[in-house]
Amino acid sequence: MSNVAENSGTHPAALSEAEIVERIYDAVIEQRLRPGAKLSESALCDAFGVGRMRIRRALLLLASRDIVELRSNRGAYISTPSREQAREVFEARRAIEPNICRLAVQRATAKHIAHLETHLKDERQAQDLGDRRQAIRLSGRFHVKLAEIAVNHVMERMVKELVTRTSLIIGMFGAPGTANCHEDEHTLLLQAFKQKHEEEAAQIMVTHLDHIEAQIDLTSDYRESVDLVEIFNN
Amino acid sequence: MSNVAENSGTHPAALSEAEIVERIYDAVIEQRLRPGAKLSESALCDAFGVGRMRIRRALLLLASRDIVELRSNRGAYISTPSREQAREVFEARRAIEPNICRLAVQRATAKHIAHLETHLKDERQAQDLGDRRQAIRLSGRFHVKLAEIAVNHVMERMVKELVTRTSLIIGMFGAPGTANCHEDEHTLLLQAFKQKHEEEAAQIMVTHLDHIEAQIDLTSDYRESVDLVEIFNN
DNA sequence: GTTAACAAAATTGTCAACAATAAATTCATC
DNA sequence: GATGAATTTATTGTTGACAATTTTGTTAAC
Repeated sequence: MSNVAENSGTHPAALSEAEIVERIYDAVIEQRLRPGAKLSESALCDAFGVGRMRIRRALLLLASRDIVELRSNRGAYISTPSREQAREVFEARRAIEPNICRLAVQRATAKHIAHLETHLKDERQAQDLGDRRQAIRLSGRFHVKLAEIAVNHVMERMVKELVTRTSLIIGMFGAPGTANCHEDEHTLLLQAFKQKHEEEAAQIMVTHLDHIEAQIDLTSDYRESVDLVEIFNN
Repeated sequence: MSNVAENSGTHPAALSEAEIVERIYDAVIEQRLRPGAKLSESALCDAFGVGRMRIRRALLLLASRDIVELRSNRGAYISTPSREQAREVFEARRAIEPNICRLAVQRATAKHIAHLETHLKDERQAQDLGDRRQAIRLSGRFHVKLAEIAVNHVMERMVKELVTRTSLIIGMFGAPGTANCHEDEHTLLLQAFKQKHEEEAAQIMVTHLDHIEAQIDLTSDYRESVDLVEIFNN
């Protein structure tokens, strides 16, 4: 009984659609849900133990964030981003995240710094232990945490969406073992935070994002045969 | 029979939730819907001629963008942004829109420039004619069009959301007559576009956003007494 | 053996009735 | 006459059944 208050006597404490969305976000980030995966309503109902309506609302929210694609009368599928969309996502990240860095450096207290330090330690540990899922999730969370420190909920939501979509992009175009982030660059960022160097932090972030994008630019198409039509029709 | 294809023979061509969302966005931007306004489901059903389910989905999408606030068992209300949220919105705009400017300048064709020129002419005309709604809508659309020229759908969505929320912020904290934008600054921007000066365009945008924010910072609380509880409860 | 039409199954989309919660009105009491 | 409790009304939240569409599987014809 660590995670959720399961059905252990009293009410199962039905998950809200926001929580379901969050859970699917996580699954996508950890690449347990890959591009093209079908999300059937009944399966999700069983998985989360909620009614169909709740699921449909969650899927609508995910679709409005381009994490899920809703095909009329055919169901919901995890999005399969195109190269064009990948470009757009990285452009957006380069526009937003350096600025988040600047704000975060301004507003980071000693407590925040210590928190980031712990986070990085966990990241390294997961990496060393070969716990790929945990490593991926933590490296994604790092970017979101910067937005938290910047105290900007709008941007936090945006980063969450962009980080999740990046995971899909890597799933589509990255080599199978590709990590989402180089954790040493996160370490560099933390150093800039400690010294309160706004511009340096922003610059490191740009480089960091460039590296992630380069990783997927070079290696071509590693996606599985999900969209057979698109693959064989040209 | 100017506005909607009313039930005049064949199918009324039921609006999708995306279209309903768009219509409410527009109404908010034009300040026909003001902060705190109640959006009752039955009223919306009548207004758009669709079933309750469609409306509920549209409201959920609007709530996920912080345009609407869903109070449990009490209904949907147009959001009443706080000063804190206003700060976050402007921070986000300053982070994103200058970068959109840079990309848009890079990618603007002669056609795009001509299109912006026409748009600005319409803006000025609406201003001169005293057509406030049209003026507000067009000045908001201008910012979205830059994202269109930059060819980035993610950022376009973000700007659309942020522009709409800005209208709410002005409705809350701006003096009654306050315009959303100084259209002369839009003109300045267009000049930078013509000369393909990326950095200058970006800089003008920053100044432009600063001006809009300054307008709401100085003038304090002009909001109507919608949330009586909040006003008298402390 | 292959293709086309047809039938069956499964899944999604929609609607309408019902339950639950909050607001408004009425009534009784102080 | 004013305050507080109880009832009524209205609005939202949820569930279930039904309709529409797509997909799968089968059969028949070429």
